[in-house]
Amino acid sequence: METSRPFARVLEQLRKADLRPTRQRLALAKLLFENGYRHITAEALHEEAAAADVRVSLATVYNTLHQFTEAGLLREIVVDGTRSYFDTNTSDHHHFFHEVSGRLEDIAAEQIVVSELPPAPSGTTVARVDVIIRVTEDTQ
Amino acid sequence: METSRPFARVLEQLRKADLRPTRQRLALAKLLFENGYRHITAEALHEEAAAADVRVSLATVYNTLHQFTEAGLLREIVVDGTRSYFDTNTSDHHHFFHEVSGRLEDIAAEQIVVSELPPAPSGTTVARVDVIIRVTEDTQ
DNA sequence: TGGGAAGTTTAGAATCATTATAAACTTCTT
DNA sequence: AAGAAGTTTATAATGATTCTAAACTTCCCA
Ligand SMILES: [Mn+2]
Ligand SMILES: [Mn+2]
Ligand SMILES: [Zn+2]
Ligand SMILES: [Zn+2]
Repeated sequence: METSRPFARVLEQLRKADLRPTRQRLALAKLLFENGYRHITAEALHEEAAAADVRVSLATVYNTLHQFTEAGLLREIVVDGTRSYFDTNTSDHHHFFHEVSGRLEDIAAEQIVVSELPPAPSGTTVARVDVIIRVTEDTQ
Repeated sequence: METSRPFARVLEQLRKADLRPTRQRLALAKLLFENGYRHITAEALHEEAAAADVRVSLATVYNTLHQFTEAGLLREIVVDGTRSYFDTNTSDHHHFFHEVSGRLEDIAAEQIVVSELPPAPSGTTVARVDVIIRVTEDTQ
């Protein structure tokens, strides 16, 4: 159902965004999009690349994540203050944030109904609505 | 309607939290709570203190903001990645985040109706629900 | 098809918000 | 008044992220 589709999409989006399909970008795209949705930090992706014998500098990981975000392939999520997460799921949805582990978990858009929203302050346009449900692991 | 109330509250909360009412804490509390609700960064509060001839180190500003947060006098808000905001309004409410200026604007709880929420993942408890509406200034 | 322009990667340095350290100072208690 | 406990502070350290500028690749077309 989602076999080699992501890759064609990546190539197309790269072309659209005027980004050359370099070895590094393609390898990172593979890691990012090959296996379902993920919420990953730059550092974690860099380590994953190393583990997969993909040689990429951390600077390139940052550059690529930001370029992919700008190209609409990723979405950046800030919940933690200490690090930025990149979400491979760019469709409309929300998140649980596990404050202890630092893990993000998707909440499908349909699962949260925000039935009333104030109008954007005049002179502004809504760029995005983020709902973050912060949860803590129960002790006991 | 809210004249010298905040101060009594601060003193009481400090006592409750076993925090001594030092010159620095009281001066910062004054700056924070004396004039309506605010969303302020550590750096900004430090500068404000300097401008008001209150001598406090930046380390103390950070310590105090965190202690006040723990004591329930403040709430920390992370939206930006580059800095943490502290909100003097600890009641249930939400925010517009002006992405260009970095300004936070309150949205009263009643103005957003989240009529459906998924259950917290098993073994976890909801600590807080944050709704952040990111807006950008219109060009034109 | 060769060569240069433009784009990309990278090691390493720089930035910058925040946190840690540990010594000097205050406050509290008796 | 005096010691214990808590607090402040200058300063150093941390750590994620960004910058720099040189080396490397990819594109494009003469
Ligand atoms: Mn970023
Ligand atoms: Mn903090
Ligand atoms: Zn997600
Ligand atoms: Zn607020």
